[in-house]
Amino acid sequence: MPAKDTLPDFEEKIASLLKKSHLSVTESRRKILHLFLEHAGALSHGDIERKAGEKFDRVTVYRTLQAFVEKGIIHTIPTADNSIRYALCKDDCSAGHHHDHHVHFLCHRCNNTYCLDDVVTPDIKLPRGYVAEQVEVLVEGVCKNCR
Amino acid sequence: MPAKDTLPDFEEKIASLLKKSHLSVTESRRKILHLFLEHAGALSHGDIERKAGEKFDRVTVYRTLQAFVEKGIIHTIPTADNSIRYALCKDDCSAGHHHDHHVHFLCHRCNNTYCLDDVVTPDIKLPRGYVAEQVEVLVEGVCKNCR
DNA sequence: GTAACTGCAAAATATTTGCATCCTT
DNA sequence: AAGGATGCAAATATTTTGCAGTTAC
Repeated sequence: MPAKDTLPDFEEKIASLLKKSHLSVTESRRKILHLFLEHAGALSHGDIERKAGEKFDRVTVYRTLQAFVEKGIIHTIPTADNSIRYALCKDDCSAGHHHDHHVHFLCHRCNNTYCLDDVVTPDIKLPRGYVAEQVEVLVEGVCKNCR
Repeated sequence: MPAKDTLPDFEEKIASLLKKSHLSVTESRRKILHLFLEHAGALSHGDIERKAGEKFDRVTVYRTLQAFVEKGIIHTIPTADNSIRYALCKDDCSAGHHHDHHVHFLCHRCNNTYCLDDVVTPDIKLPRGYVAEQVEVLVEGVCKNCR
């Protein structure tokens, strides 16, 4: 039992998250969730591979992320370049039902993507005939840590 | 000279666009620009390959789209899945300087992406310390043609 | 013990690069 | 004629799939 956890809560939180989602608690899933919990920003597939080191197979990362998205543990964030990024969902995001009503922020300096959970997406007034079901907002600029 | 053009203006517009951007007027570029002009929505790399038929090499499409983006003729639209989509820029988009202040709309029925040029992106009130440089808004729902 | 998960190998896709040839200007 | 653009081949990179062995419950 390596003393790797800075916050002991993490392991509990991780286990309960996985159990709630009916996923078995395995090392790769714990590790990947841990990365999300300690990073506080969104992560791409590549980020995770890099941070996890040689620990897992590339395929495992694909399958793990896919499982997490399906269960509503993480959500994808649209980006202008081709890299999909993933971030933890808030508790009110149940599987399938995504309440992703916050704004995403991409910092040009540190290249991190943050979920601004307190910033609600605005109502958009659309032309006649269009019906909005979901609104995604991605703000680009400089984050509070980079100034 | 095949009578392929529904609107004769297209060919003029295309040639002037390319010349203005210091790109030589070639068949692939004319054809691809034509697709954008007649489609009225955003196109992915795959869309273009499909619509262009066996006409060009896949590599030519990559290079053409890349050139168009660099010259400010088209812009990319962020999506949650992995497919980059491209759409024509308005005239006020000069190379490098992207005035992409409109809202994008993705229809769940027809799967088209539209630039709603008349819908301006709202101001977003960010937490203290964050500086916004650009705001991207992607609305998902049902478009006016699909109801 | 059984179902779920992982790693490996390999297939299928997608993207990039180099170079010889062809087309625009 | 000269530079730029294209097509082909091939190198890379990314994502998916099948299956046998391992692990969680």
